[in-house]
Amino acid sequence: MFKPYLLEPFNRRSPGGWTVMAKVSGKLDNAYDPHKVEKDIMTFWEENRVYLKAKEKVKGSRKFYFLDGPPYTSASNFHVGTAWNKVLKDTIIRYFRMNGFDVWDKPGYDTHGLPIEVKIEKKLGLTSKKDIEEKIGVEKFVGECKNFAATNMESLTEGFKDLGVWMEWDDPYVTYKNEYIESGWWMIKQSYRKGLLEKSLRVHHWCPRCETTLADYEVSEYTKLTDPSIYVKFPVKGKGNTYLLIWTTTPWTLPANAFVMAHPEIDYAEVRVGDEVLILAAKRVEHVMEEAGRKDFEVIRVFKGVELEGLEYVHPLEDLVDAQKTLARYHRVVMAPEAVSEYEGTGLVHSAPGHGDVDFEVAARINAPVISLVDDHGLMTRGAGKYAGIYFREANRLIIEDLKNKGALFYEGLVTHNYPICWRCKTPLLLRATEQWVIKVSQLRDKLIREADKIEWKPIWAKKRFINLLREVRDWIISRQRFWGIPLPIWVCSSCGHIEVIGSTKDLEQLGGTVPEDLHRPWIDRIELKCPKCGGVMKRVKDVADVWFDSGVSFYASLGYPRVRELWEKLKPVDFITEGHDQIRGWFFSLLRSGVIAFDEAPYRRVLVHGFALDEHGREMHKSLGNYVDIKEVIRQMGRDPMRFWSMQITTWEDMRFSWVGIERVKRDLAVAWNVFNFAITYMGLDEFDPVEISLDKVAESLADEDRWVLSRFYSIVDDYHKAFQNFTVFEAAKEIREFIVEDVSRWYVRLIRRRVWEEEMTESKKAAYAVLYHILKGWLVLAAPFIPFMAEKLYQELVVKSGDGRESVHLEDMIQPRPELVDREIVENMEIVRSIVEGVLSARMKIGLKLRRPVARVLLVPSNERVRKAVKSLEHVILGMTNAKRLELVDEKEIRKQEIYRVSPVYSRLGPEFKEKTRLIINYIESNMQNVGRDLLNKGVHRFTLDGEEIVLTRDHVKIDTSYPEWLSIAETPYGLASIDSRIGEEEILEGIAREIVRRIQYMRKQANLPVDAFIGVWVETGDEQLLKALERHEKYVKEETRAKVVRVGVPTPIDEKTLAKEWEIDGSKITIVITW
RNA sequence: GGGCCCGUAGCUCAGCUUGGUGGAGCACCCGGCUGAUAACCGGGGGGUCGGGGGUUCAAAUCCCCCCGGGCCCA
Repeated sequence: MFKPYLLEPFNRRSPGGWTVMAKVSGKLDNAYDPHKVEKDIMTFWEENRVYLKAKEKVKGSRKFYFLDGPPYTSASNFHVGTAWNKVLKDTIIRYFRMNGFDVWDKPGYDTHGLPIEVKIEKKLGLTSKKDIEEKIGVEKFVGECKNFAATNMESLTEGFKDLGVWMEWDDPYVTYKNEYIESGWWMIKQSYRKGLLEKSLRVHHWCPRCETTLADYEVSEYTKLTDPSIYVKFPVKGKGNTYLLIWTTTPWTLPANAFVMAHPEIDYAEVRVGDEVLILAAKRVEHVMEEAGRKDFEVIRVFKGVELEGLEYVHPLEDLVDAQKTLARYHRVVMAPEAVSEYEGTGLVHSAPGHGDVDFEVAARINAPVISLVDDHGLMTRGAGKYAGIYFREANRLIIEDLKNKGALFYEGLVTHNYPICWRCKTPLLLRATEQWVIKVSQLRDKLIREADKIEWKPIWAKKRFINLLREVRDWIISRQRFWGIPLPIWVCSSCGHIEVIGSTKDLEQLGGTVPEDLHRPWIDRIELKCPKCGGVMKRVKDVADVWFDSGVSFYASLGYPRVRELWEKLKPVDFITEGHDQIRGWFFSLLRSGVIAFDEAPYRRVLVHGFALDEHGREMHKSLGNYVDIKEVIRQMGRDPMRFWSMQITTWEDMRFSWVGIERVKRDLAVAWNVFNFAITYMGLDEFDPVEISLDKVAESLADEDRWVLSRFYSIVDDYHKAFQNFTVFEAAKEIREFIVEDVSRWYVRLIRRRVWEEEMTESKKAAYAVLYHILKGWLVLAAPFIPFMAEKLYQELVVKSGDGRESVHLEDMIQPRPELVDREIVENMEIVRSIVEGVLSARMKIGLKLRRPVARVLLVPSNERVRKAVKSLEHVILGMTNAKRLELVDEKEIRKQEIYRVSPVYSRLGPEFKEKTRLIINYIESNMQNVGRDLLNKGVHRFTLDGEEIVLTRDHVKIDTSYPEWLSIAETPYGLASIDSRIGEEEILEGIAREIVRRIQYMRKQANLPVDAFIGVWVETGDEQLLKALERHEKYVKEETRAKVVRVGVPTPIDEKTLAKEWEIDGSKITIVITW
C-alpha cells in the first residue's frame, strides 16, 4: 500500500527541489497569514506523500491501536464540536506517531439507522412504513439510504482532511459494507452460542410513526405535553359503595387493565365522600380531595396496605372492552412496592402489563397475561372493543366520557409533564409489549462492571458515571422493525420453528443459501435456507439490528475480524478512544457490551472524555437556534492552526464555549511565534549561520547565562509535555508550548540576546546565541507539530530544511526527548526572580516617566532574602542590560528608608486636650522638625524634646505621618524585594540617552524608506542645539554601528532625491532635522 | 427524583488533585517600546472566588447543605 522511500535524514539534499545551502537561507513573509501557510503546506504534503511516509517510518514499531468513534452520516457538514473531536484525535495520533508508535488510525463512519431512513422518507415524500414497502419498494429505499450515507461520507472526509487530520481516509471502515455486516453477524452468533440471545415478549417504548421499537437509550428526548390526569373509581366486588381509587395520566391504558398494585407497608385510608367509601393512601387523601375540590370527606379507618391483598374489584369498562373478558379473572389488588409512591397518585396503581414495564414484571410474578391493546401504528386493536381503530392518544377523550357516564370518574384534571418523544420524528411514544430479539445483557452485569473497572478513565469521574450506569444495565433489545440496518442473521424454520443464527456468508452457503451481492434488506430477505432439523424452509426474521449494534462492534469489525483474524489479534486491545461525554452511555457502553458478549472482556483500555461545543452563550449549537457555527466559516475567518491550537488549549473534558475572540487571541500568539522565527531566520540568514556546522555541542563552552536558562526551560517543558501526553491532558502540553514561545522566547530570550545578535563580527557569543536559538526553535517546532501541523511545517521548512538540516518534513521528526543534563533548576529560579525584579525597575522608571532609552546611573535593590541576593548577583548583567542602568547596588532597607521624606501633621484632637496651652508651641516645633519627628516616631514610636525646660513626649497617635521619597528616587515593590532607581544622571548619561534617541529616529526612517536591514546609509543632521551635536559627536561610532551609517555629518546633503529621506524631529524640546541617504 | 459536571474580574477562562496574602487574555484608561513589530511591553481601575455552614493556625482549594446552569438517566 505504501510506496518505499528513503528514511535517512536527507542531509543537505532537498527532495522538495529547493536549492539547499549549508546555512540558514529560508524566508518568511513579514506577517503570519494562516491561509497562505495552510494552502502551501497542504500541497506540499500531498505532493510528497508525507502522511504515508510518517506511517511508514514507524511501521512495525510498538503498536498503538486508536479506534475512531464513527461519526454519523446524516449530514454533509459538521460543526466545531465535530472538528474538535477529530483534531483532538489527530493531535494525539501525531504525538504517539512521532514518539515512535505504529499508530492504527483507520477512521470510521456510522451509516445505518433510523435518522437516515427518516431523512430519505422526507426526501421522497413518504409518511409510513407501508409507503416504503408499497410506493417505492424497499430495494430503492435502501439504495437511497446508501447513496445518501455515501455522499455525506465523502463530504465529511473532505472536511476532516481539510482540517489537516491525518487518518487513513482512503480506506475508512464503513458500517454498511458487506464485510462489516458479516463481522456484525458473527457477534450475534456468539451471543446465541452463549445462550444470551432469545426472542421474548418485552415492554419497551414504541414509535407509532416509525413503527419500530426504541431501546432505553434511544428514549432520549422529552417534551412538555398536557395530558388528562384522572382519578377513577374501581368498585370493590361485593361491597356496593366501596371503591379503589386509582390515578392515571394515560386513560388509553385502562382497557388493558389487569390488576391494581399497592404497597404492603404504607398506610391506606377508607374515606367517606358523600355516600361512597374510597380507598387510597392515607398520605394522599388531603391532596387528592383538595385537587378534586371536595371538602365533604371523612377518614373512617386507616390500615396497612397488606390488608388489601387479594381484594377483588370490577372494571368499570368491562362491558365495552372485549379483552376484559380474559382480564376480569385477574382483577384484584396485588402487592408491588416497587410500583407505588406515596408522593403522587393515590397509592393504588392501575396496572396494564402490556403497557408498563413494572406492570409487566409484576404480571410475570403472578402469572397474569400480558395484553397490549395498541397495534404497530398506535391504533387500538380489536380487543379494545368499543375503542378499536382509534389512535391511542385520541381514545383518552372517549374513555373519560364513558367513565363519567358509568359514574366511575371521581375527578378529571390536566397535567403538564415531560413525555418521551421519538428522537427522530418527535412523535409521542408509548409503552407496548411486543416480541423482540433480546441479548440478555443483564446477566453480564457483574462482568461488565469488573471489566469497566480495569479501564483507565480520563477524567476519573467518567468512570464513576459509567459504572453507575452499568449497575442498572438492562437487557438489550437488538431488533428493529426497519429497513436500513444490519439485517439480523436469524433464520427460523417455517415448519418446525428451528432457529439458525448465521455468523458469516460461509454459514449461509453451508445451509444452502446463496450469498446476495448486497447483504442488506430486501436482498437478504429472499434467501431461504433448508432446515437442518426437518428439511423445511427457513426464512429470515424481518428485523434489522439496533444501530448502536453497528458502532459497538467496530473494535474488531473495522479490522475485518473474524474473516481476517491476525489484525485484531495483533492489535488488541484498543489502546485509546476519545469521544464526548454523551458517549459514556453511548459508544463507550456499546463497545464494552459487545466486547464482553463476544470476547468476555473490555475491548479498550484507555478512554478520554471530551466536552460539548456550546455557542458563545453556553447553549448547545443548533441550526434551528441560529447559533450554529459551521467549521468552514471558522476556517475562513481564522485559519486551521489557530482553530486547532485554540481548541487544544481547552480543558478537554469540560464543555467548550465557542469564542471568536478566543481564537483571535490564539492567532495572535501564533503571530508572535511567527515573528520569533522571522527574527531568527532574518539574522541567521544575514550572517550565513550554518546550524549543522555550529551545533549546540560546539558552543557548549561559550554559553551565556541566558542560553543555559532558555535550554533549561526548554527541556523542562519537554518533560512536562511528555507527561501531559501520557496522561492525555493535551491541553497542558498545548499551554506549555504556547507559554514557552511567547513568554520565554519572544518576550525574554530574544530581548536578552539581541545585542549579541547585532554584533558585526561572528563572535563566539553570537555563535552561541544562534546555536541555542536554533536548537530550541527547531525543537519547539517538533513539539508544536501535533498541534499546529501546518505552521510548524512551514517554519520547519524555512528554518530547518532550507538550512540543509533535519528531515523532509517536521512530521517525520522523532519527538524531542528529555535531556535532564541540560536542565539547571537553579538558573531557572534565578531568572524568574530577576525577571520579576526587572519588571519592578521598569515600573519604577515608568512612575517618573523615565524612558528606557535614557540610561540611569544606579539601580538600588533591597533583596527580600539571601536567595534573591544570590540570584541578583549571578544575573546582574541581565538586570543592567534590561533596565539600561550603569550600576547595580544591593542595599538594605534602611538605606532606602534614609531617603524617606515625612510630612507630619498634628492631630489637634489628641494634642489639644493633653497639652492645653502648650499646644501651639508644640505644633510649631513639629512643623519645623518634621524629619526628626517622623523618623523617631516610625522607628522608635516616640519622640522626646524639651520645651521650656519641660520634656515633651510625642507618640505615634499625636500626629499623622505621610511618607514620600525625593523626586530622584523611584521605588517599586516586587515579590522579591524593593526595586528602585536613582534617576540623578550626569552629562554622560544624558548624552548617551540623546544618542539613543537619535538612533531610534534614524531606524524609524530606515523602516519608512523600506530599506533592507543590511543596507548601508549616510546620515546628515542639522540642529541649533549644542547638546544634540555634542551627543552625536561623543557617540558617533555607536550611532554608525546601530544604524549601519557609513558617515554621520552635520549639514544637508545634495542633491535631495528619491534616494534621500528627510524628516524634522524634536528631542528634549529642541528641533533636529535628520536626513538619510542610500 | 437520581448520578455526574460546571459556577473565579464587565467578558472568556487558568488556579482546586497536594490548603499558605487570588492569576491571565480580551475590553477600558494611562504610559512605553519598535532594524521579528499592521505587532509588542508596562502600569492602573475592576473580585462577597454562586450562597450558607463546617474542618483548620490558615479554605477559591477539603467536607456538608442550598441556589443556578449543563449532561445522562428516571
